[in-house]
Amino acid sequence: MSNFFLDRPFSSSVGDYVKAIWDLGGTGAASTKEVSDRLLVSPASVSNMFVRLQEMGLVEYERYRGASLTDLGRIEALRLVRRHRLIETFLLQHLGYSWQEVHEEAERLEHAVSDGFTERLAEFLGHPGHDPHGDPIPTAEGALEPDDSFSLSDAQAGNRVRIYKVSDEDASMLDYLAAHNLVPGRVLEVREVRKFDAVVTVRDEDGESHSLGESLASSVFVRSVRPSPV
Amino acid sequence: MSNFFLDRPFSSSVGDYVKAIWDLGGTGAASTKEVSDRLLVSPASVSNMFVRLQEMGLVEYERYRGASLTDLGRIEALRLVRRHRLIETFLLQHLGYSWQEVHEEAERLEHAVSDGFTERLAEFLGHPGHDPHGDPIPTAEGALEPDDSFSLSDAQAGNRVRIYKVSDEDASMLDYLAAHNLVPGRVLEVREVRKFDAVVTVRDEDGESHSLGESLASSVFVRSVRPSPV
DNA sequence: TCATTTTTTTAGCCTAGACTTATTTTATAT
DNA sequence: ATATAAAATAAGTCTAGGCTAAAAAAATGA
Repeated sequence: MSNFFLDRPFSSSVGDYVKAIWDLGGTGAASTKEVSDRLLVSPASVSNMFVRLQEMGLVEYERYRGASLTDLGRIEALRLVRRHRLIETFLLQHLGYSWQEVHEEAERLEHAVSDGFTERLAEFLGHPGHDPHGDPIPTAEGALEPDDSFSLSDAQAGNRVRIYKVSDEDASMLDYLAAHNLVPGRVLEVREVRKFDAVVTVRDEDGESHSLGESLASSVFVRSVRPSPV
Repeated sequence: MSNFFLDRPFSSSVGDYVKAIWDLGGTGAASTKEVSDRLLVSPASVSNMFVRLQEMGLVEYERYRGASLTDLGRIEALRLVRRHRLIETFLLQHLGYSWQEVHEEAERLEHAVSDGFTERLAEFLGHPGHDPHGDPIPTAEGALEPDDSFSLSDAQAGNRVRIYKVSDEDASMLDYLAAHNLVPGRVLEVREVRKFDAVVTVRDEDGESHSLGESLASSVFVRSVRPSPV
């Protein structure tokens, strides 16, 4: 006699947990500690929430063994990721936000907007496939482009690669990379990947050389440029 | 030794109460019942919240006598009203929202955005002075244009008036008025204000006649057009 | 003025989602 | 194999913000 689906939307806390599990969780289950560290809440709070997430059908959870998303949980996570990346795109491209500022604002907004807003915003933005630092935007149906990029630290000298995305972990790195035009889409020639100090030297399309230390190089994700598209 | 001001931002519940008191409260204090009806919460919850709002310095409250905003409360209310009206403007003008949909979305968003977002959005929109249905947008400093408009129901036959705003209480009325181009800025000649059934007949700038029944006429707010701006 | 109705408050309870402290389980390193 | 360290859970507490039911105050109208 009732609301089987279309029930209640999930709270923003629940969303935060689901998203955290999602982007930790490529490999199996997310542990209490990992989620606790990421969300800056106590491990006890995470244990507690894992039980509730399971009751909501969002994760499978076994004590002492961590939680992994169900199909429903994955769908919910991708909905939030879609929102987040579309909102970031809007803030950066149309409101003049810097990399520094954008993450926090998007984090709050993604819990407040409706699906209707999200789709109208996508329309407004021209249905972008990637956000400004290269991360793919899931479709409204929950499909996510597979990501086969690898870090510049793992590239081979002599290869030609195209920047696929730059990590958004550290905003000041993003600013540095943007200032030197090391942005998604750029093609680079890898000149040297030095064993000793992990410095990677590349040459860009304009002939500019860049030497990137370990942390910077590992923030740039690339894909091989296919030999020749004849 | 501490955070005297700049403490914590107010919760969205607190914001809802403050805003409710604000737009009830032209005349003195808002009663428990009025707020309860508007926010769809029990009177007991309102009583309870009035005490807390007073502790936060947002209202003055005396038992059985209602709550009225302090200066701080008024500032907070105007901040939210500014956000709300800017967001509505964006949704209507850039995302293609209809009058029907816009209010609910803006209501949720106004609690999620930062001051920084608000000002960037104002910039994006070209610092509008009024939202699309004519309500004035408070400045970032909290100044609100005085509103000396009156309802078309109270107009005198023979006068020329300019539409200042249309009430946003009923979205379908808004759609009707918009479809007939009875929007803020239009100049009307009042032909007849009928005693018996309160029907108001006007002629617009294009010579079109409109007869508006009581509820429609009382949703249209106008100001006299000064005789001649020589 | 006094009885009745309306409004408001009080008291007690509930839920989500945090927290801390103590205990238990699992993992690690001798 | 066992001692220790790390991680997870259990138990109990807290706050915000709701709720209901009952009591008290104010307003209304005969």
